[in-house]
Amino acid sequence: MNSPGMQALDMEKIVKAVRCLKALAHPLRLAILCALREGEKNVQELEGLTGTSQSNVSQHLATMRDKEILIARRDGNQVFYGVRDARMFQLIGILQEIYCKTE
Amino acid sequence: MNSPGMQALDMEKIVKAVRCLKALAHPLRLAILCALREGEKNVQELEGLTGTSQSNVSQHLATMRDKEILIARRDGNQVFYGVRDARMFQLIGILQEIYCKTE
DNA sequence: TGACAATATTAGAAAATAAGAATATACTAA
DNA sequence: TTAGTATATTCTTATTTTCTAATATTGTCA
Repeated sequence: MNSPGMQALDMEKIVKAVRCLKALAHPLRLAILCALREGEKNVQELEGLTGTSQSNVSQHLATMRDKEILIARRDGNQVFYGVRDARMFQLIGILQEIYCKTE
Repeated sequence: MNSPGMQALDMEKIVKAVRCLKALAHPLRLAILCALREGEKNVQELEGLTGTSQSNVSQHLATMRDKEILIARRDGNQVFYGVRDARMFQLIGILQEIYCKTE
């Protein structure tokens, strides 16, 4: 009944998708995601950008790492974060379409 | 710096988008959204489909109504729910792309 | 009107999430 | 090795979310 590539979201898949949605559903985390469209950034940059504490950024980054939204790459003293799957940006793009049109 | 239609998600818009994401970020609610791709459905149908109590479905529907994801239409005794903005389905489509590919 | 069916709302308990503070770890450079 | 910088983790508390049970509302039909 479902054409390939358009199969239904069965419960197992629903749960995976929900894990992803929850990972995005926080102002700080979504702001971080948006910032990462420009490319990877280290924790300090994200800290400055979001204006919250080091500990708090780090916790939110950990959340998104755990949910496999982000990947971390250590370079010496610093850790750079990037988005694991670029399709995440398409998702943000649609949110922009819906919530960011200025008319 | 931002081309029109691709402006940055400023905090106000981030918050709106997060409201939307939170509304989707629950297994029952996402399952309901997915079901509504076929068209509007009444509460009973959604109840059977999700296998939870009438009260629980109704509360989740209220959540999505409040966040302006769904619209409700009463027809006599029953209330039919549908998705307010069809672009929500594009969003679900991307989640499918990411989490539902069977290979 | 009264009984019934469909849906909504409320209240309260349990679980999940968030933030700040303190501490720990990893790396660099001297 | 020691000091210093960048990041991560843990703990505690406050808030939010979720579910169940009970009750209320809205509409239909006899």
